[in-house]
Amino acid sequence: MQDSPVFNYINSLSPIRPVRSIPNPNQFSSLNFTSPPSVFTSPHLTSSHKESRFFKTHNSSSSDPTNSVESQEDESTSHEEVPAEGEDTKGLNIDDCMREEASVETNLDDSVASPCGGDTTDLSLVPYAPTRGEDGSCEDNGMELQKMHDNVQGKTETPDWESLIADASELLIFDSPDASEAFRCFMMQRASNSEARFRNGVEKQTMQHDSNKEPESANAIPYEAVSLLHRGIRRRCLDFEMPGNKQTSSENNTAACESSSRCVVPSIGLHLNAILMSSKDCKTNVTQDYSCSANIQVGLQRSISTLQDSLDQTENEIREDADQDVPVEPALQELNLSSPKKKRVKLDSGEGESCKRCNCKKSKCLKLYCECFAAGVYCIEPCSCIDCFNKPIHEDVVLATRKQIESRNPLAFAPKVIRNSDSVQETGDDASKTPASARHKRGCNCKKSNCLKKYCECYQGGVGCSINCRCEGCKNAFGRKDGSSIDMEAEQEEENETSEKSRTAKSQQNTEVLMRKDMSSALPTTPTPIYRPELVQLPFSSSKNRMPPPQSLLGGGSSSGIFNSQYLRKPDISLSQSRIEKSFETVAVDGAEQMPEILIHSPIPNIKSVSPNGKRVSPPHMESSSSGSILGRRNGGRKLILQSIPSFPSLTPQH
DNA sequence: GAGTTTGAAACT
DNA sequence: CAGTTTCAAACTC
Repeated sequence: MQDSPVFNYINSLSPIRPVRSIPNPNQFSSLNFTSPPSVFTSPHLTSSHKESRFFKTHNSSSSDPTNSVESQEDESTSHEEVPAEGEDTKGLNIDDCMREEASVETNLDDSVASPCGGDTTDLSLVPYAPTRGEDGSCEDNGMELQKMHDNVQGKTETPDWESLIADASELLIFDSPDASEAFRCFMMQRASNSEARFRNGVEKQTMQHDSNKEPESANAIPYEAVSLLHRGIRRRCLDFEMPGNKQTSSENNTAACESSSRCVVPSIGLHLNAILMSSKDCKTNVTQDYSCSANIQVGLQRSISTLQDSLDQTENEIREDADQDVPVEPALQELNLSSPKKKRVKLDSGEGESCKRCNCKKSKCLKLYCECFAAGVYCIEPCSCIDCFNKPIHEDVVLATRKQIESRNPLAFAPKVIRNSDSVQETGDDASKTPASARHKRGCNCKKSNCLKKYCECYQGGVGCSINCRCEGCKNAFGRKDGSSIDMEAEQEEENETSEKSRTAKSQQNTEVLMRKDMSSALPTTPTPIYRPELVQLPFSSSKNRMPPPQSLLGGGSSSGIFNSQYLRKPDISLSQSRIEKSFETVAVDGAEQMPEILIHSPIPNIKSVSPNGKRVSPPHMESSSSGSILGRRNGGRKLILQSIPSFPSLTPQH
């Protein structure tokens, strides 16, 4: 019967269609209020939800929201319809309000969904997605939604993910003291987006909740309100991702970090620095810096606040250790009396070469030209810089600049000199003399200094040149590029002979230090003592040694290296005593982490020139001991791993 | 302390 | 990626 022409004809005349499209406005509100919760929670349905809210009944008629063409048509249609229905002002107002609200919600939805759920391991990298969504205007929502929908679909795979996220968000928010604030956020959202609702009495309910807490709100507020609340919360969560909201973002990052070692807290070094600087206890000084570097590895995985706590804790621990195991030298004590900055000052003045401050005039201390900035620390009084922006006051600028630079070169803030803990040690062996264990990250490019002056970063860092260096006429006392293994003594002699009369005093000093190191012993003077605590912290490093840094375990990068690099750079320091040296090395390596897991994780120097390890791959003189890379040399990985195990425990206490 | 040299960093 | 410029430390006087 249905196939009969008559039926078809009747069918074609059926008023059903018109009825379907006409009622949109009216249905909108009803649908709006009756939309099933599941729609809101399901990521897949998010889009359809959007459309259902936004395009009203179209959702029912066209079940495939993914069709962009259709969506656009719907959009235009809906726009047309709105004015048509304009007669009913009340309805229109509501409709508009709902529309607006819907758009906001959907945006929020997406904003939340993308960053929080799409890639939880990279929260820090997604902070801007939400902003964009929120800025979307009502008119553009159709397109915007479609886009977002696409994005969401592309990003979201798991059905329950949003709900999970929501749960996580709730936990975050409600567990935090900011719950009320989150709710406020929600209220604001409502206020700005749905005045009509307030008029309708919903306001009353929500207002009640404002003073009350979410549990009640959940009960009293209609689903939509609750939904909004959640969105508001989640949104807040997103907001935390934005710079400035460190606390929560760090929490998020924590989760992210836990799931991915790749999570890098950009500029953590600066943060830490700031923390350290602000640290009430002056004792923190350099020692703390190191503790920091150690902590960072672990601490990165926590919120900044948590990190602060851990720092404090570590600080105390270190202090204790230092007091117990390591006699604090007078100089150190002095330092301890002053703030970290002052400490530095003293070092500078006292040690002369050890920790100089910058003297930037044009870079505003926001470029790597600036030693402070490059080291990841703020400039301090002793600096003679002009128009300095590298100060806590300009934290934002500093961080932004830092990010920028890091984006250009992820290793920019990594320690320039990568030290291989092992190397130095093969005491007795020729290997010990070979400086090859440590290498400059990128290698130098000296043309005139013959790598015999501090102009040369390798020399400055107290390491030999490697194949990665493009230096000319390399005579680096710590190891020549050509691989001519250099006995430091011989080298010294050679140098003396050759003459560089001028070079002298300082370089000799360095050489001497080296020799001393090789000889083993003692060591004194240099400011290094400051780091002793570190030794204490990492006992193994001092005693046995060279444990390969727990890097791999620690994972992530931190700019901890920053701290190290600053000190390591100076030959006198870095070269100082074997013991200290070891600790340094360990630290240094740890610091290297910021960079990279590459360095650390890959036992194989596949890392391009950039990789410090890579450099060492084939230092000529190393051949014997090594199979190539230092890492390889380092016991071929296996040993490395074993050694690293012990190191962890030590770090653990630091947290 | 001023001026020069140097090579990394930044820019083109 | 190479060449050039800018920059600040290292060095010299």
